[in-house]
Amino acid sequence: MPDNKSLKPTESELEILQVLWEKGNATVREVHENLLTFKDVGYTTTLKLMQIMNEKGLVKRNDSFRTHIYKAAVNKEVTQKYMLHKFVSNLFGGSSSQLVMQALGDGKVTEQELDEIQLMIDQLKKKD
Amino acid sequence: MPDNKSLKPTESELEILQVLWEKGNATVREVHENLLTFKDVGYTTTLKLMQIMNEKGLVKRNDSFRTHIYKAAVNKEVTQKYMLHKFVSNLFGGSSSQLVMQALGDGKVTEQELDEIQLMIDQLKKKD
DNA sequence: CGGTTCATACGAAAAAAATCGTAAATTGCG
DNA sequence: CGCAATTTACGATTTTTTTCGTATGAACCG
Repeated sequence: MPDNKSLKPTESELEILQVLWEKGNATVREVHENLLTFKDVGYTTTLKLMQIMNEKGLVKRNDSFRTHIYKAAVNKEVTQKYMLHKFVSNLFGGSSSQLVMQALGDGKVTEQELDEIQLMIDQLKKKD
Repeated sequence: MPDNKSLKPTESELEILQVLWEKGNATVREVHENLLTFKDVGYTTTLKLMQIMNEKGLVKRNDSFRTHIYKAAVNKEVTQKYMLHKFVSNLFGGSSSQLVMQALGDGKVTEQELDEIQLMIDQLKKKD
């Protein structure tokens, strides 16, 4: 039971979490540079956001050094699962398979990925 | 090209859209009763929301009668696809297959649904 | 008719999220 | 040292979203 109860990152917070999940550790500037690649936002905005996230417990920071080092305090898979659940009930009336069908129909899934998915399906079927 | 350009329903708006997608047509009261089954909110709140959605073009209404009749003005699948795309990039770094794997892992998918999904995968594979 | 109920309109407030300016502190450097 | 650059803290503002109170009028009922 590594994780928490009442997380609910906002959209901006999720963007930051994604960077942290990828990098592991990062400074505000690193995160900010990353955000800049796809959105337009000021440095202090990112800073403030990360400070708030720290208060909320979404991230942890090491402030031994002048330049603080941040990392995610919430588990990636757990968060994804949680958000996914909300998303599915919000948009697909709770039907995960509907969502899966939609997602697959996107045409953005490679052959190899399809194989992986199929593998997973096989395993799930065995379980019954 | 039946659908629009810049839709972006909020969370509350999505809840309403879901009801409308399901019912086809509905009055404010009907929608509101439905919302009441899972959240606590005042009638005029729902009304106002639906009025705003009407202005935004998310719903259409027939006000020939005293009690207006609403229906969704945005296509369900199109909206789902749009939101899904945002969701995937926001939470799964753009990888649909990652999302699919997560969703399948939920254990909430029935055997029959798994079959349908597999069928879809087979078809997708043929296409290449 | 007169009163009660039910509907919409409308404005405004409250709550939540996002943005940014400015100040103060530290560091690095010429 | 003294200046420029970088960083955090903090408060305030702006924007977006949600919520609801009140007014107004139609419909219904006895």
